[in-house]
Amino acid sequence: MRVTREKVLEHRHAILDAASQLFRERGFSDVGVAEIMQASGLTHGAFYGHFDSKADLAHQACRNACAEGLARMAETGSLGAIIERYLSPAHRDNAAHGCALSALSGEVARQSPSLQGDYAAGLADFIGEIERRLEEPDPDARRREAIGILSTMVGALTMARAVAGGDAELSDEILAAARARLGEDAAE
Amino acid sequence: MRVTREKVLEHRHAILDAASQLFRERGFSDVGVAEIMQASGLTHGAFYGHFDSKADLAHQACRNACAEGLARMAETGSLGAIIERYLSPAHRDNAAHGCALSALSGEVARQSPSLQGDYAAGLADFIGEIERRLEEPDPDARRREAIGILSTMVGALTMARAVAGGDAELSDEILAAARARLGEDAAE
DNA sequence: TGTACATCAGTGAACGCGCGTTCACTGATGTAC
DNA sequence: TGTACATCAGTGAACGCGCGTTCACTGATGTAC
Repeated sequence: MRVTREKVLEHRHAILDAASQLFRERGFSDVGVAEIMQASGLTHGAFYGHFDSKADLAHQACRNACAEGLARMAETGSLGAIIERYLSPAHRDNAAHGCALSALSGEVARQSPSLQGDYAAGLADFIGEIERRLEEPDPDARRREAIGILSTMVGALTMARAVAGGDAELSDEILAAARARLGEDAAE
Repeated sequence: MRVTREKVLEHRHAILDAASQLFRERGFSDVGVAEIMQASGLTHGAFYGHFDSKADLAHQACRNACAEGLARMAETGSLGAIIERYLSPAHRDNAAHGCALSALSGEVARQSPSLQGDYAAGLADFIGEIERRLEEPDPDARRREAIGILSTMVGALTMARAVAGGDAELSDEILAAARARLGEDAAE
């Protein structure tokens, strides 16, 4: 059943959004094409009219999720506010709508170079966004500081998520410790 | 063909070691039982004589890999030396024999609670090992500092691995920036 | 504007494939005498 | 110590299942007149 051109675009966006969320929540290899299509309100057969392959979708979903996270970060004011939100229990418990850098980090290393390139570009944008909020005058030192801050944010969130089901107290403690540590940077 | 009791133990260790390495290198879901058994020099059918299921193996391999990493850390002297090795390109490029906390972090969140418990225990041990090397007198502040340092280590290594195939220069830069940032803590 | 037809997005059955897991069988090991 | 037999670790074919992907078909859309 043919649909309007408008609907085609809507469907494409629905697939991309569903994939972007499911991939962040459960990873590339644990989410199937059929499940993504069902979440999009379509049947699996329609998938290949929109994307070349699952890898192609992963590639585009990664870009999508990175851009979304960057926009959210850009509209948040201070570095302190960014850190507080990033390292909140709410963000830990909602990977589907959270930062792609953390959610996909582990798996990206095993994906195609083009996807790794997208991830790297997204990561560079994040670094830039943090840098812009630092007062360190030396550009090299400022960039190093931004990378260090992002490393702490991603590491803490990833570990907090990993132990959330096994030791909830430790999970909260990791977030709190990282917030405390980064408070110094944010208060510059 | 029955084998000696000694051989049985050898085989069990071979499976556990192969799994521990392959899981760290490629993750739980991208490595199959057949591949692990082949790497162990056995056929897939023998697997269930040693382990209840793939999940059971994952659980034990995680413990194994965590303990191995902890031992390596314990025998390394200063915090500075630990950090230098952890954030080296060599460690980034050899996940199979590297730290399980980084290699498995992304996937652990989606595994069984018992595996998450093991991971949490391993993580707690790592935190303790770092804490022991800090000079901060206040116990709470010392623990927070240790968690912050570990977060930075894990985050930087994970991101460096994620972009290694897409932007090698950025990958090196991330490791260098994290080393520089943690140098202050290590020089305490 | 209305009609006739070509286009093509979506459907759902089917494909080959590799997965985790099971099982009848083999033959060397361990044990009882 | 030597023999006879029970045990059981490992083998490899087979299982059902879900995966990514393909394709003949459907029927509403878009277009040409």
